[in-house]
Amino acid sequence: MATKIDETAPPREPLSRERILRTAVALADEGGVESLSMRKIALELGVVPMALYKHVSNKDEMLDGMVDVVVGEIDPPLPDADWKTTIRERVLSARRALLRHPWASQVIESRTDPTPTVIEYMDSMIGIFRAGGFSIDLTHHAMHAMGSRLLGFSQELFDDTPGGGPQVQAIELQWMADRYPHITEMVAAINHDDASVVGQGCDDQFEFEFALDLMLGGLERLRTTA
Amino acid sequence: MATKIDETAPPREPLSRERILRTAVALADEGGVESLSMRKIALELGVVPMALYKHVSNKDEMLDGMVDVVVGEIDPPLPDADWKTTIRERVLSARRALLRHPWASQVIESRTDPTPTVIEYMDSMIGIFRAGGFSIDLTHHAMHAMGSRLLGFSQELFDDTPGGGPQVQAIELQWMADRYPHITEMVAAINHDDASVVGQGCDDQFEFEFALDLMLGGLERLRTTA
DNA sequence: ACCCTAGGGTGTACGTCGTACACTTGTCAA
DNA sequence: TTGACAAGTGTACGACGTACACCCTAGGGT
Repeated sequence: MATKIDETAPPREPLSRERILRTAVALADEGGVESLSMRKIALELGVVPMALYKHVSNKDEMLDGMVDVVVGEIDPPLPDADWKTTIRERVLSARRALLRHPWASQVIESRTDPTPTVIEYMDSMIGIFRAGGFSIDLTHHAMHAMGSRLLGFSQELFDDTPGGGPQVQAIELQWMADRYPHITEMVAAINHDDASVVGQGCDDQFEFEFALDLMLGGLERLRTTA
Repeated sequence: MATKIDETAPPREPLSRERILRTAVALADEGGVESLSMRKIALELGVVPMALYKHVSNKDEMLDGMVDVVVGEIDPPLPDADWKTTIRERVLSARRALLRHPWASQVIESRTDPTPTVIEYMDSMIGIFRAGGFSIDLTHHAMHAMGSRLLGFSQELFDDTPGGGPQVQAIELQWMADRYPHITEMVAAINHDDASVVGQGCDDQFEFEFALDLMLGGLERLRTTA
């Protein structure tokens, strides 16, 4: 009679990217990533494994999606606070998210290139430093120094600019500039700085030592005053 | 005639744990860990996959062995230098080792409990701080603060004391005290400190904020003086 | 000279994984 | 009514880690 779904039968709500990611995150939360498989996710959703591939292109892309879920749980920066407490609260919020999903750090570390969500998070962080009066250079150093554990992300994130032909690159750049203004500003500044050096616009070794010495200096001060 | 090996035939030197680890490291260096498989290692060694299992109990244990190889490449602390340059040089040496084997950070991060080699490295680091006049507490904070990226290792390393029955634990403790004096001293101090808190003798949240604030303080100083 | 034993290398086999590819089915537009 | 398109299915393949039974050879005791 009616073309609608029979209400007595359990309708089994349809699959969707979101639903897949949610159950994947849940499964990883309770079993760890190493035991997470497409087949188990499908089983949990009462569906055949291959059904997932209509919403997710492959497992790697799904892991990216899971990372996005976690990053999405990080609180936005609180308005009207100085840079230091803003950064502080944000980092602590990130930490809370990572503690809620113990698999996440490892997965984030293993991803090869960051998703837009992650890039946006970084961009927002950079923005906070800039608004707090940090120079571009110091902001850059700061981002490296805080990398890894504190932000929860590896520092090898914005290593390379897109690639592709020059005109493609120009379009990409404009698009990036609109969407991630702070990152764009920073990579531009860096690439101007040392045009003498080949390719890579950022001296990783320098950044590493900068962070290291910041830490050592702080420890030394504590040691002598304590 | 002679019972010795015929010298004309290629004798194919026998398998051994070392040889397996060496080729595993080499394969990972050039192909990444994700594409490293027992079967490929065996192939490279001209041997059947199961042959490896006579020298290595399983893949996880082999990954541990590979980590040990990398850690073994870190230079020993240079004698007759102050704590700061000693730590500094050691950390930079660790970084060099990790850069030589790009897969290593990821593998180290994924290991659940550290091998003796890693523990010994940590112990040695602690020893340097102590010899440099750091209090136990400050040393402890310092180790956490430098954790992850700077040492190349996750900070969740010495979270839990052995386990097992009380007498077993006593024996284990004595053995540890002999072998890793500095670590033992530190966990003892920590466990004494806050016996009020349940179980876990180390407040991770505190340690995290300590490192965070050290970083932020340093950045702030740089910002105002620059 | 014999056998015995033990350790190192082999062969086969199982269960699990990611996913390619061809298929059915259910829905709505024309 | 038809026909197209999206969503879910079924079957299948190659790679993986590794259990288990096997052989083969060198060395030692008799």
